[in-house]
Amino acid sequence: MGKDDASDGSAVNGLVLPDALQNTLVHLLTDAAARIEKETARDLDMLGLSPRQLRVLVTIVKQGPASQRPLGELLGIDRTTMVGIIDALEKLELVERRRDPDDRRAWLVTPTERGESTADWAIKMVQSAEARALEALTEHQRETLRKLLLKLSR
Amino acid sequence: MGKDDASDGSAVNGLVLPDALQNTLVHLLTDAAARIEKETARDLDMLGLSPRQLRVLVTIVKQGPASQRPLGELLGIDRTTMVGIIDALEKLELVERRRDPDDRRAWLVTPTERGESTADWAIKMVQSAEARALEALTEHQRETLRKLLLKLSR
DNA sequence: ACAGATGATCAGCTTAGCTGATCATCTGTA
DNA sequence: TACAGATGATCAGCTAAGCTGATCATCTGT
Repeated sequence: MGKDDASDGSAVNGLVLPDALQNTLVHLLTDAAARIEKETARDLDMLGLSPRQLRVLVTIVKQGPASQRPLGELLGIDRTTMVGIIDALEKLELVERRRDPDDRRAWLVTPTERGESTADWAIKMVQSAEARALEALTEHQRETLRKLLLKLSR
Repeated sequence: MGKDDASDGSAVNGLVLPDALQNTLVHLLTDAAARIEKETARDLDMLGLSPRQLRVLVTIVKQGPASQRPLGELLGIDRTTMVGIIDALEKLELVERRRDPDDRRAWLVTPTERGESTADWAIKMVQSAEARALEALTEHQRETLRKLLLKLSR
């Protein structure tokens, strides 16, 4: 293989992504993630949810009601940003703000029934989007990929 | 193992990322990418470069001078955004705008000597940041990871 | 009982990126 | 050769996302 040559795919006007970029782990990782996100974009759009909003919804569906600040800390979302996210989820009737009986400053963000079924649906949707994005790999390779990434994240 | 239980690490206020999020490929991929980017952040900051600006610089250093629009198309950067990126690189004396002798509308964005050495330095910097971020894996596992991701990106 | 911490919210700032307009120049067609 | 339409670069101004700092209510420890 040549150094930085134009052997493959995405050439624009004779320009090609140099190996020094194309072969970085960062690039490969973000590129793969972007592919998967693209697969889920249409469905999320249909739900009227951003990936972030979905993450919040799934978390309270799976972990139970929580107040906004710990939720934000867990998911890396600023406290002030969280306000708008919960507003949006509430408007879609996926969650409700209930007063925390033990702390009257706090809200317990609680999933509605619709919120629960939406979360379950979305989880399956994401899984099948991932499966589509990973078609190039065998089942065994997918497992390997997952294991390696999991090992990294500890 | 329990369903979505609090067996491991990053618990915040009793809350844990549910498996349904933590085990998605998207999450693992973006998380790994974020780790690496964090490793490079300080150095990039010292250079006064954003990841994006560095990508532009590396591309013209490795691929030779190019005009802004094709460069943008290659890297997924809007034509109007590219103006500011080149402005910034020019101010740092890493690139120069030279008139394209064959098309007097266009600039040939050309690396300076400092631009070339900066790009080379940055490439090594990114590689060592990646190495650090991948310490948890053996050399063989890193190669496997890279191969799997490369296969995905075709 | 009170000082200081904490949860939620809001106004307003910053930033990244984009749309649409403008000007210069190029290219294909007649 | 002339001219219509395409293309490169740039700018002003818009939008959306996220954050800072302030405010208010409430909690907690002493």
